[in-house]
Amino acid sequence: MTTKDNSLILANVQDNVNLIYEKLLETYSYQGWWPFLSWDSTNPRKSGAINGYHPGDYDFPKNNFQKFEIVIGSILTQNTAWTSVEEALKNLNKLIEFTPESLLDYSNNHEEEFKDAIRCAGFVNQKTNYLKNISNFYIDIEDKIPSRDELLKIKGIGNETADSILLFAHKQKEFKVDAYTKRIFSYLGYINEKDNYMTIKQFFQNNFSGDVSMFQEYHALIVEHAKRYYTKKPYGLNDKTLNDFKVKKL
DNA sequence: AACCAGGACGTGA
DNA sequence: TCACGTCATGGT
Repeated sequence: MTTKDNSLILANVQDNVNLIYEKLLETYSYQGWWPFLSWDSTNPRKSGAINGYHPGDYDFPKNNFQKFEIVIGSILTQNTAWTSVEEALKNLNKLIEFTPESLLDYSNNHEEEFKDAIRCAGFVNQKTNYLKNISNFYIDIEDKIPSRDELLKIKGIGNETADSILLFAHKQKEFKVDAYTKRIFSYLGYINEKDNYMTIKQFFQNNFSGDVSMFQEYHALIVEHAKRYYTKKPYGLNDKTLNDFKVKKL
């Protein structure tokens, strides 16, 4: 294969990564992920992703409370359905302010009540510790934006949670990869099923030309799409939406 | 009733 | 590095 042919293929990959974003946005519209905010009963919002909390408005978080809510949610949602996380956040909102100090104070002095509040999100013992860990971290760094490496040193913060926090709480241009991302793009043929997290992350960092807001939107759109066609094996079987973007095998 | 959820960590090969 | 078991709970 000549260099010229190869560069054509690469260009096509870049085009498709951007076109898939457009296709998903056209199909599902803006998702309005994060922060959650639905405890505002005067302004009820749908649970889940479709036409979410503030679709098309990326001017979030508006304050430190919303920022820390995103941090908490990023941990609570680890391997857990988002609807369960919504309940946990609503419960927590009755007990604490969304600040690291308030979370630490309450979880240390009322540990059982704290655990009862987030129990619906599963892994209560682990997540209680993880939430304490990151609270201490945010107290230490004050109002600075954490680096990715700093976040990864915290017990309970892995690759995806770190990118989730950086992308949605701190508006850093870090692509968030999850199991759904891997399923869709390996099915379409752009990545391999066994590729590790950073390989897939770099694929999007290199090929997607969107800004921070579009990084946020792309991830949310991937989740929405995958929930429909990539939750049961064999994955992608009924995915007609992205069928035109499958890599042609030579 | 098994399987999945907007994963991370510890262990052993 | 990488595969695997574990961690908890609720919904389908």
